[in-house]
Amino acid sequence: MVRNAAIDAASAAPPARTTYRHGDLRRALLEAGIELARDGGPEAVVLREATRRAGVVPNAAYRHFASRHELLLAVRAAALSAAARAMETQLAAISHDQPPAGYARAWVRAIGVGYLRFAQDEPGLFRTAFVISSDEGRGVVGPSSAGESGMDPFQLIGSGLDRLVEAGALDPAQRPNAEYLAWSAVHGLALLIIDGPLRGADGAVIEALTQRLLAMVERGLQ
Amino acid sequence: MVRNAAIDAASAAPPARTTYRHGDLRRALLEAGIELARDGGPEAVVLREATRRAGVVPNAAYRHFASRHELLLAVRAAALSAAARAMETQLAAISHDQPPAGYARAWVRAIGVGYLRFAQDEPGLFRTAFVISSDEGRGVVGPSSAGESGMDPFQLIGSGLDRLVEAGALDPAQRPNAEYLAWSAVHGLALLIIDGPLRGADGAVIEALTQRLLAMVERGLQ
DNA sequence: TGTACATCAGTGAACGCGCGTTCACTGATGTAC
DNA sequence: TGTACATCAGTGAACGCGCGTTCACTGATGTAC
Repeated sequence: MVRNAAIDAASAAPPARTTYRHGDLRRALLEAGIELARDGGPEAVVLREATRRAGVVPNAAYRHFASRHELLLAVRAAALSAAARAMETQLAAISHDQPPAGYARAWVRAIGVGYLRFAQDEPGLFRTAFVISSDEGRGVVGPSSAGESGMDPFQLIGSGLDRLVEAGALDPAQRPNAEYLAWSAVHGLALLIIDGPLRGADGAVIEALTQRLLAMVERGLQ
Repeated sequence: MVRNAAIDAASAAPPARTTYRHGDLRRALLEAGIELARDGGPEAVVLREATRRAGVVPNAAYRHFASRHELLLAVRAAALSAAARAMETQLAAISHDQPPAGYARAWVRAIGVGYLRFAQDEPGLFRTAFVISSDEGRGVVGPSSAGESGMDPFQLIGSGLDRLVEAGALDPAQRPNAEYLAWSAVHGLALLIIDGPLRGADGAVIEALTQRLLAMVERGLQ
């Protein structure tokens, strides 16, 4: 995969820089990193490949990132932000013509649907944002991980649950830490779909499971 | 991590083979692989390191495994089997003195508890068994992934749901594919605990979330 | 308005690392006669 | 019961790979006078 990427970068888009200075190498490296994560997840974010794509010598990256890990954290923030925006897109489609409780429930459902859609549409970025296993993902991600609303994915989930409480659709006693329960369900299904036994399953089956899972959470939180 | 492992293997346990033949190199490599997975997850299953630990030259592994990937699949089967056994251990503790519906519910809960305990006790093996991302995990795992009961983890979950239906505690109409819903919830929580925001969280908090999550599934499946 | 100069972004070359895998080999084992 | 021999498990050496990172450098830029 990395090798192909290198070939693509060399043959398809030789950056053709005319100036000695690059102009905006930091941004170029970040964008290359995002592209690598999109195609291969966090472990595909390789410093040398990012510089290749930016049309620059490998060590030039060190003017902008202290290490490969710092580049990865920047990519991760971008991936989280993309996830948040995918969720916000679903929120935007909710009808306002309904009672508060129904609206709050629709809100929470939209969050879940957005999360699952993002996982399916961008599995590499999804894994980069959330499935940081081993020690790669440690470290502070920074404020750039939010969406348009200023909230990151986790905050969006929490915000939905707050709405349920306000609308009287969730017992306040059940509220604390409930985001972890909702998140668990949706996160688990996302992984079964992109990396697990549901990989390659029929779209209709996945859609049905999505709806059943969200119903389960809605009922189950009580 | 790999380097430390190499040092350990060299200093602590120089295999001290006296015979020219190893005796049971396949088993030794598999066990070394399991140990590597235990410490570092699937990506830590490195052929050369396994041979080092077995006290054998790197290419000797090719007498027993066609490639690194084949060794990994064998380790993965062992990890799945270990997960199944952890779940079966919880099953063994269920009281038989209760009505069928209660028993079936206890069965399903035990499965969930076993799954989550295994994830926490053996995160490396858990990730090797289930979180095979990228393409590493593709391939047939084989029959050795079962526990004492002859069922692998997925089959154990399904079996629990069947019991719920038989005991009248779950609408048969809700049964098809319900294992994916239950599994999603429990799998997601496991990952939040070992790799996500709940990493390092207080034991009591995790125990409480486990119970709430299982209750959510029980209620939510309807 | 023109020139000297400091800054610092990107270069060029190299390092050491560990990996998976291939090759031709050697020598212990156990079976056939 | 003893010997010749085929088998095949493990050896020794080497390959090419791509990675992250360090070093001393060069030369475009823009600011101070």
